[in-house]
Amino acid sequence: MSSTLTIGGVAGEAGINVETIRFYQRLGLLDEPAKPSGGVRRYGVEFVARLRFIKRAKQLGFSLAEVQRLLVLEDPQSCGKARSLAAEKLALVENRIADLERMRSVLTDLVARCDVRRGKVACPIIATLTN
Amino acid sequence: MSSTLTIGGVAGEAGINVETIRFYQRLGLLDEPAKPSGGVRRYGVEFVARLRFIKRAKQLGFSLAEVQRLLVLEDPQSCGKARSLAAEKLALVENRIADLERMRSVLTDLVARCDVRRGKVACPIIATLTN
DNA sequence: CTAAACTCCGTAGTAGTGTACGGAGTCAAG
DNA sequence: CTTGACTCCGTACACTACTACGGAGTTTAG
Repeated sequence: MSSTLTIGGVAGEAGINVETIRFYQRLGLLDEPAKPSGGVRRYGVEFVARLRFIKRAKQLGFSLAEVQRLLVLEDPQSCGKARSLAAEKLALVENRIADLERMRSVLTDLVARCDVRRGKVACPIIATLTN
Repeated sequence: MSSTLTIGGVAGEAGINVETIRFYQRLGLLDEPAKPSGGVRRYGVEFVARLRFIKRAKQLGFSLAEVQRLLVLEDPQSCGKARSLAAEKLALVENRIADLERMRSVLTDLVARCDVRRGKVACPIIATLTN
């Protein structure tokens, strides 16, 4: 792995703030390459990939703590462990989908009723939230 | 409106922490009844209703800032605004569901492939994440 | 009337997720 | 070899949504 990028390069590639990368390093989500004494750390492309992974996972609503657990899957000795973590995350994702679908149905309903109420009583959204 | 409840009574009725009510009051989400000099504030049942409103809105994914905007819309003329807030939130929820469904399919696939690989190469989950 | 429980109010702390700042060192182009 | 951009590192600040604490005043059950 040719480690050629500086932290700024990595940040640019991944579309993530330099400070955020340092923050993730402090959290232990990312490791820091050794620093050549009196020099600047260099990063390889796999680092960028990892950042993109974190970014995607976050967009899906995983907390940084959950992302950290996902990243443990990279440990090459533990396929079984990886499998069960993946399964666990899958269950989590499915729960989240179910939650969001409930929310969706309530919101859809609210909006629809709002569209039909014409000339009647108070706003059904407000009414629903109030009752 | 018979204002008979103390803050603790309201909290109990609504299932919300007293400190949280004070917090909401500081945010301006709820108003504080006048304090009879040298006495204790009293709250009416409409206060409980309002707290329930906040609670539901939060369950639908509205932030406190958004809830505040919703609360201003008690005026029946502003149903349109409430509708568009709800519609906006709905769109957000739907995007999120789509994202999670993509994630679900990836995870399902990973777990399935992990179950079949037996005796072959490296763990497919690790391989996929490291790509 | 007393003692426990509760209210009031300000302040402070927590967890999560970053972002900003400042001084010193380092790199890369001209 | 200078200059400007970037890195390093620690610390501080920001924002959301609470939660806790402490001391003084108030209410209420017995």
